[in-house]
Amino acid sequence: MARQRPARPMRADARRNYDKILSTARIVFTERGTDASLDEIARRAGVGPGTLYRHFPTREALVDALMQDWTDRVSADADAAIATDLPAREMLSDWFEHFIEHITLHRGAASKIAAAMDDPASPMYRKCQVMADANRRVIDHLEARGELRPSVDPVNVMRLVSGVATVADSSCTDLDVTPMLDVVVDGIVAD
Amino acid sequence: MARQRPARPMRADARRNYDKILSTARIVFTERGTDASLDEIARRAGVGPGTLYRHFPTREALVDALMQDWTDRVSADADAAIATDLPAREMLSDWFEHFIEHITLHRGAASKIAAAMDDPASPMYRKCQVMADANRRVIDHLEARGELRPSVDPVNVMRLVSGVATVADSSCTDLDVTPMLDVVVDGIVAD
DNA sequence: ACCTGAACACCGTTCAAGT
DNA sequence: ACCTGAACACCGTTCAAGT
Repeated sequence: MARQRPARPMRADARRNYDKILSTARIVFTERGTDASLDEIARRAGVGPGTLYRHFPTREALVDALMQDWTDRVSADADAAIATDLPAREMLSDWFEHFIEHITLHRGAASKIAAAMDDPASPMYRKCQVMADANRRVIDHLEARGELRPSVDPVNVMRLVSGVATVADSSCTDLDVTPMLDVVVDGIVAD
Repeated sequence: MARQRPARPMRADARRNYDKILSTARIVFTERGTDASLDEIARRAGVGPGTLYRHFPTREALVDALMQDWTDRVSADADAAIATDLPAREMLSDWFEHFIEHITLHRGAASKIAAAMDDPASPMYRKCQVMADANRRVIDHLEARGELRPSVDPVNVMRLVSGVATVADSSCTDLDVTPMLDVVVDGIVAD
């Protein structure tokens, strides 16, 4: 496995700008979604556009940096769901809803995550894998308990739930995901 | 119900430009997806940007105009699926796959359709309803045959399948939708 | 009634000049 | 090593002038 390189410490002003950009991006993405103007982020962060570009060469790189917090929480949510030892239906519903809640935190994020999941070239790929692993743990656990249909593929479950998130996210109405998730859950658990 | 207004005939040059823009859009959308530059479409159609804008005030209006063909075909596909009288699983799989094939004809279209489905303000709303009706016919038919789980909502099925289409469409790899559809089908048909 | 194309505002991206 | 901000290319949108 490739090791994480030890990330040479940044110069003080660089570090300050980096953090300022990130916190500003969080605000602007919350206001306008992940397709908000990068120019506006730079302006409100008080840096030149070139500075933003130096730290985050692509929009995805910026989204990726913001995702750091979630992946940890998503991972924790999966383990918490497993720990409850609830029946399969309840466990899956809880897990799926938590997952969707996280990846729809900023408008437009869900579709970017769904796309990055199958794109190793994406800056977000690694974090998608962390989330996919979290999902796999839940599925594997229920699989071991014999409560799932044969040949349920965790990766496809992940894609399907991401699809639900994307639909809910891009809908202008505040869509309730529960009915859609119920169908997915019914399609996964054994009769 | 609101009547279709009888659409006064266009001036000859307007008609010609309208058609030329549409056929060019079809080509450009095929090449670059539904987020392609409108400027390029106007240029290649040999009209000024203002002309494109006059006929199609928004990108969605242009996509909507291109969708005309599909909605008919999608509707026909639904009735054809019903006519086969296959078992529920096969009928649903066939119908879903045909539906997805159509709405992913141009990259980016699936997500626009999924979004328009719950947005009466969208120019594409009516055509989405035609497709939703087609889906409802299939579901209702199987419902009447007693082969579905109780309380399967056609609208949610539609959203779910659109979600699958969106995921497949935005994935850079040529994703096979069958495994995801299998889960959905299992979640719909009675045990 | 419809078209043209210049004009404008906005945005992502690059890069030479600075510290 | 990092930042700045001007410059560029591109795009959607508008509108005055033309037929």
